[in-house]
Amino acid sequence: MTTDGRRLRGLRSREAILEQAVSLASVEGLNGLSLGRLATATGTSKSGFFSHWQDKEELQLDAVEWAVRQWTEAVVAPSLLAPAGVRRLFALHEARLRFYSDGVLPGGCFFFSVQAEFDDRPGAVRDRVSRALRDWLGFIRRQVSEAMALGELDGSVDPAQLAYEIDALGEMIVLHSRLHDGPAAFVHGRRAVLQRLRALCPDPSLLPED
Amino acid sequence: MTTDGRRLRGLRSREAILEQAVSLASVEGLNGLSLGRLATATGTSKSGFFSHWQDKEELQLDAVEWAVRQWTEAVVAPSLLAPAGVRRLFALHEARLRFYSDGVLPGGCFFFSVQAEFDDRPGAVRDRVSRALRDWLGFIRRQVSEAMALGELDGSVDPAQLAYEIDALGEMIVLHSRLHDGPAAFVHGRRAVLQRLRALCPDPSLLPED
DNA sequence: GAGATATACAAACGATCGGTCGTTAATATA
DNA sequence: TATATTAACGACCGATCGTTTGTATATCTC
Repeated sequence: MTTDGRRLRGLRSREAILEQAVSLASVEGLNGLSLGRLATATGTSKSGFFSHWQDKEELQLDAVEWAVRQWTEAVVAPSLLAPAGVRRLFALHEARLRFYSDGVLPGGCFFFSVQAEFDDRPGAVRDRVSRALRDWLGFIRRQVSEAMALGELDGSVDPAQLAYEIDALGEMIVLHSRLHDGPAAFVHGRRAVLQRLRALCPDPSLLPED
Repeated sequence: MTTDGRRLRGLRSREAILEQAVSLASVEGLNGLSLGRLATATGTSKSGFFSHWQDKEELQLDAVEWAVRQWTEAVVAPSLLAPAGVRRLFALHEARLRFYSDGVLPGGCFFFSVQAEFDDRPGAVRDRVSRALRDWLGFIRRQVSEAMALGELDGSVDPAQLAYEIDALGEMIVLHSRLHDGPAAFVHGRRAVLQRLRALCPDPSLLPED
């Protein structure tokens, strides 16, 4: 027997803790998040964390892992329902916008907070977060290449270049919507990518007009 | 007499402290920055800070002010040397790229770190940083409008929309260059804005080809 | 049922946090 | 020259940081 109530309960609370950690980290970052506050938020004691993780960094690494899974399920997976090509590319962008506007995470985007926090802080967390960004950009880039292969994007497009643009225009919505002009940021972030794709697409009717 | 050695020395050390604070905050944020480490970095005692500022938040606010001045002098002012219109708009973008690639600040961009840190943290610092972002976007928007008035940008352009795109494509260079692909981020960030402007400009010869 | 294992906790650790207090020495004001 | 004022400091405050230790207890293995 490996289905044991004790370990199962451990796994459940482990997941609950990680969910809270990702949620809080989207607001105050993974370092800004303190074990004391995380304990309060989860209704446990902070010493209990050390039954699950060796130290704070291990918890942070697992939180990144959890956030990657969440992002994959909520943003990447839905986009795969759209037909490959330029429509899937825009579906990916819209899934991201929905993730933000739905308020899935109180801070908007876990990766925005954490990457800004760790881009200058060498260590395991930085490496893990860097890999997450590389994988994400790689996925966008592959969708661009596939759209080109399908003849749905101009042949002169540089996939890495366009992937950078799509990511940058999407990511900065988080900051602008919270710090500057609220809903207008979503309009700008959506339209920027949409018009860029339409301009590069031989058959713009594949995409909404606006 | 108001030119007094004592107060002058105070002003000098005040400026030196703020410069260090902005520098450190570009790496670890304005909250991540602790008074103890700032004291070590400046070779002073942390209790000395309270001769200049009432509390940490006042120091943070002055640090933002200092960073705004630095940004204005190093990025905004040089762009004004270029002729108004689309050339000035691109000169502004290039001045920003130079600010990043020259390594003026060890963390790349003070505002990127601090805005990501405070976008979800209500208070005076958030308000001040929000205003800085508003002013910066307003400046870009005015340059767009001026370029349109000069007939150097397509009449269908929405200035706020284009300002968002220019800022987003420039800002994310900081993150990508540090966390992902180094120099390639500069190429992507530069080319994205350049090609966007060229596509909207009736006379692309005003801008470099690549 | 016995013994090992694992979850979770309270209490406490040294370090560091932002901040206070009282003092010293240099300068400004009179 | 006498008197405020000021920059700057060392010592210390309570709170919180991440972490360690020891313990109680529920579950799993045998």
